[in-house]
This record gives sequence, C-alpha cells and structure tokens, in this order.
Amino acid sequence: MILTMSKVDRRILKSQEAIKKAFLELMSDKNFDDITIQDISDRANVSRGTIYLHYADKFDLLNKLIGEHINEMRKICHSASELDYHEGNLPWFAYLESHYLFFSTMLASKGAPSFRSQFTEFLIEEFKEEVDTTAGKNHGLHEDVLLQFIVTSYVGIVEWWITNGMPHPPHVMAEQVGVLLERNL
Amino acid sequence: MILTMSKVDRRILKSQEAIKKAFLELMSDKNFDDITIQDISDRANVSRGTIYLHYADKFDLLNKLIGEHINEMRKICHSASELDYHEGNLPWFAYLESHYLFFSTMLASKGAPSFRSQFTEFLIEEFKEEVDTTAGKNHGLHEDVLLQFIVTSYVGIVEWWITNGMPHPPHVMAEQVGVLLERNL
DNA sequence: CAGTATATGTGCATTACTGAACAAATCAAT
DNA sequence: ATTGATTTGTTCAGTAATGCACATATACTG
Repeated sequence: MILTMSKVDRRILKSQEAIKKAFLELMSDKNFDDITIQDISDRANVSRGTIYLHYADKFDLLNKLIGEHINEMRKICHSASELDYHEGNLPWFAYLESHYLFFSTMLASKGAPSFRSQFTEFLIEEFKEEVDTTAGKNHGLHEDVLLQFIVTSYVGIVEWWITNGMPHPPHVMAEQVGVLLERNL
Repeated sequence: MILTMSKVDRRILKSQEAIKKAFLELMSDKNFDDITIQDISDRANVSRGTIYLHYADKFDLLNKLIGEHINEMRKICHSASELDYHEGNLPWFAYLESHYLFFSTMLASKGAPSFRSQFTEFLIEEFKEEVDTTAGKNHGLHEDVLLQFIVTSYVGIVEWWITNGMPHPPHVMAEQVGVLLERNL
C-alpha cells in the first residue's frame, strides 16, 4: 500500500460495514463472550462464511474495529495539531459524538477492557510531543509524570462524558478541556 | 412458483432493496424524468449494471415498485376481510403509515400519475365483492355508481391523510373511515 | 450545424458472496 | 464419563455483483 489506492470492491466495504455494525449492536446488549459468529452473521444479514473471509474470529473482529477507530483518531490529532487547544479539541469530541455507539459500548463496564488501555497508550503517544519540561511552567517536572497526569485526566473526561450520555455538546467540551489542557501544558 | 418458495439469494434482496430505497429517496426531491440510472446506482451504492440485472429501465423499476405495494395491500385486504370495517381498516392505515415515503411520493403533485389510477383500479376490484344493491339501504342503486362513489372517497381520504402529513394516527383514521364505510355499504 | 458531453443498454471476464457440507471443538445436562 | 446439541473454522462449486469497454442515443453548447 505504497501508492496503490486501487479502490476496494464495494461489496467488501458493504459486508464489513454490515458485520461491524451488527457486532457493535450486539455488544451493546450482550456480553462479548456470549456473542457467536452466527449471531453476527444473522444480524448483519451476511453468510457466516463471509465473516471468516474478513476476520479470523470475533477477537480479530474486535481488534480490527478498535484499530480502525484509533487510526481515525490519530488522523484527527495530526490534522488538528496546528490549532490551539480549544479549536483543536472540537473535531475530537465531534468524532466521539458521531461514534457514540462504539465508544459507549467499549467504555461500558462489561465492554472491551483492552480498549481502555489501547486508548491510553495511543494518547500517550500523541501527547508525548506536546509536553515540554525544559522550560516554562512545567520546568522541573518529570516528563513521564506530567504525561501520565494529562493522559489519565483526558481518558477520564472522555469516559465520563460518554458514559453519562454526553451531558454537554461537543463544542462546550472542546472549550472546557481546551482551558484545562492549556493550564497544564 | 406453485410450491417452490426456494428462498431467494440474499444478495438479490439486498440489491433490490437498496435500489428501490434510493429510487424513492430521489423521487422525493426530484422529478421522475430528471432521475438517471446513474443517480440511482450512485445513491444505492450499487453498480449500474446491477440495476439492469433486475429492471429493464427506470419505468420498469417504478412499475414493479408500485406492483409490489399493490400486492401487499391486496394481502392485507384479504386477511382482514372477516373483520368489521373498523378493525379491518387498521392494518390498512398502519401499512400506509409504515410506507409513508412511498405513498407521499407517489401521491405528490409531480409524483407518479399512473399510481393513482392503479390504486383506484385495485380498490374497485376489492370493493366489488362488498357492495350489495339487491337489498338493504342500497337497494335500487346502480352497482357501478355506488362502487365509484365509495372508491373515489376512499382514495380521496388516503390522499388527503398522506399529503397532509398524517394529521391523525392510524387507529383514529381506521375508526372514522370505518363509520363512513358502514354508512354506505 | 458540428462537436462535446452525458446517459443508455449490453457483453464479458473477474471477484466476492453464498449455502451447504464437513470434522473438530466446546458446551450442557444428565 | 457419555451423550447430544451448538459452535467453530474450513472447503468448494455455484451465483450475483462488479468494473470496464463499447456502441448508440440523447442532450447541451458554441
């Protein structure tokens, strides 16, 4: 995939979309362990064999689903890296909102425990370039400590916002979190 | 198709559903003449060739779409023929409501003029068995006159209800129309 | 009018999806 | 433990959908 964006067959995309959608819907009212491949194929209105055509098993499906969202968020981060913390946070919360079903499911108590850690890991990676303990208000702090402080609070805020049904609109969250980030970075 | 309900390939159903849905959506904000096959395939996310696999042209598509709904309504009529006019009307208006997009589009001023006549023709066929001018309150009336009277009013009521955004819920309409039918049949 | 673009309908080789069958693994309950 | 029922993962031949090319027809436009 160096320069070959040779358009994927639309049947592949449609099948994968249907499968992922069905899986998410099942996740929202069933435990991951209780979901069978048959459940997914029934709900997605897709042959059972088609699922194996794209995913090794349901763990692979979950991982790829998570991976795709992490990737999308990575893109958003990079395309907003030039903006200030207020403006830069908006596409972030907008993305969270537009994929509410995914995030609420993954962050639910019986959701996907692996998501939380992958999410945290991703944020550490992204914020690493932002922190500066060589000068300014954070001079003298350990980089890893500050980084952990920021990321933990960010994950916490997101988790709270999602699991509480998004009590504030994205632009309000973006602004508030922007203030808090600016204060600490 | 005597007793061979040998299940249709789900790909066929999915494609046809997508095509019909796309076509209806386009009809709701475009004139029929201005809709191209390309428009439909784009919106349905289906190859242009796939449309020709199922329909000869867009006229055929429209006719089959109308035909299917007429057929569904025929089934409803027959399965409700034992009920009184009040109860029997409920599944009717429920069906109209659940396919609001279709009926509102077809009955719109620039909709499908052919639908109105097919609709009327269908109703005449169905009501023909109901009218009785040999005795009772309608003794002495010409059957064709009474039939035309009933059907015209029925079409008119439906058209009004749909194009005015369904101002009353189905069960109210069923009851009201039930009273009016009983008075004239 | 010529010329250009867009839409149509058809044919075809390739591809993804399908249903069915199968053996193996897992689970449930006796 | 031993049944019996699901679920799993794989294989395979058949089928529908795909993209592309092509010729034709039908607008637009200068």
